[in-house]
Amino acid sequence: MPEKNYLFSPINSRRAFEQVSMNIKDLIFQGVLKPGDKLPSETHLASQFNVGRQTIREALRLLELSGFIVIHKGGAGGPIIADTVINKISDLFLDAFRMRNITMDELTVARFEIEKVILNYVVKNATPSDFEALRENVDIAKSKIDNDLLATEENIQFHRLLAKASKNHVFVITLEAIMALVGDFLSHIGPNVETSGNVVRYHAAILEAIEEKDRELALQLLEQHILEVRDRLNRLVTSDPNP
Amino acid sequence: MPEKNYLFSPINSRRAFEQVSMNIKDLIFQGVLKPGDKLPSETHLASQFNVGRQTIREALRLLELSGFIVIHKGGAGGPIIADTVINKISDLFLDAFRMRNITMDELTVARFEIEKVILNYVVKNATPSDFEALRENVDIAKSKIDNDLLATEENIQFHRLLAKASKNHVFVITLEAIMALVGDFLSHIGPNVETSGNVVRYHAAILEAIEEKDRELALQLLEQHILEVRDRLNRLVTSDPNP
DNA sequence: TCACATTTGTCCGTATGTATC
DNA sequence: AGATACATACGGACAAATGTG
Repeated sequence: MPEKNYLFSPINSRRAFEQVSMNIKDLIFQGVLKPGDKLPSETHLASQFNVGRQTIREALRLLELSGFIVIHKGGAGGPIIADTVINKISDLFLDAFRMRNITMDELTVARFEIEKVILNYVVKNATPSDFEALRENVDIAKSKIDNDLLATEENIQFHRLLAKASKNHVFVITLEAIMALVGDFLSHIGPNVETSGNVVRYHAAILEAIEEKDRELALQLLEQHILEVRDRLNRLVTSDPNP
Repeated sequence: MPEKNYLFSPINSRRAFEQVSMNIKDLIFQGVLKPGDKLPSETHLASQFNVGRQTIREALRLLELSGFIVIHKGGAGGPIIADTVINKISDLFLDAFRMRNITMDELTVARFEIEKVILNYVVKNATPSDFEALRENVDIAKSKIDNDLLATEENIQFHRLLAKASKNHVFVITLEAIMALVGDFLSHIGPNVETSGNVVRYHAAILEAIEEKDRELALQLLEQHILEVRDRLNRLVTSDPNP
């Protein structure tokens, strides 16, 4: 039986799941809910907000895609407060790039310029733990190459770690999206151990230059490195009949 | 015992609404679906994908929040393909600010560095039509100021036009998201005609320097301009009582 | 190892509000 | 103004996943 719970129709034209989502988001902003905290189950949330489970689910979709919660299935599962908004921004950047049909040349130019900027801030702001992470990355990549294994994942991670060491989240987000695209292109090439090892050597040299605060050398090595990657990618693109 | 495997994510754990969302997104990337196109209604989508309406609704929530579709209620309503991903990026940027993951200083630094890079490419790549658009923008802004009107929209548009004139979509998208955020912050300050006019004068000077290919002067003016805006925004943030 | 309870994932039926024709 | 088409929302039901006893 249809029941109207209130005498006056609400001024609020916003949808119910949006209100629920905003409500929970505000609790996070206010610090009432912190990363790691467990939210009630969908059925409990439904009864507490006095809405149906479908409404709760759609609200959770928004929070999940925005990076405010992660959801685990099963017995002790449920929604858990997270703090991955920045990662979701990178995901959306990637979508925007794909939507605009970015060309390989645009991507390389942008990547080159942004990494140059990042490098300057790395020289200024990098902490010992940053160097440690970069060193570990290079070491793992080296050992993989020595065992005739590809180090593609580590090689992309190297640039992410560089961005992190710049201590600027905007750079991190931007480069994360760019490197995702680069990785996407690279996965279409058959990457071989030889070029992968070449990349690792460049990374090792760049790291060394940074540690010695030799900004000019680091920039020069980065330029050579990125241009080599561009040439490889260009050979792929030129064999692609797309306009 | 529970085996936590963080290296590989299970293939079959992808949820149905995610598959539907990805499916539609791919159609957009491939150009099969273009902005303005109308998607079938929820019930039709449900039968075409052979899933329930709830699954379709959650998929639409993802696409909506990502900026790929807008949804209209009522008779001739339904989901319509859109292209507002960039706006959603700046929305998430705002969330990241509220989570205190990104500071105003980081944003200003990133904006400054990226615009400096952009300016170099503008000097190299700008076409006469770019100069025309920039000139028109400044003229409109000037006339507004002369009539004691705010030129906020034009002043933000100026930077978008600059990015466009660099002929690199990656720069365009990145700066677009950042400027949307800057505009959002500026709207919270009481913008007055005086500062707005000051901004217009800077833009006019920058444009003149670019047209005369005076890269150094343009960069110098841009730096002064952005630092002034930063100071205004900083006064907003420091007066914000949030913890 | 084997149930068992909990929770998410999904489907269906139904009702309501709303915008268009 | 009425009919139609659509999103929005509720409730019930069952399957699948997952941790616990």
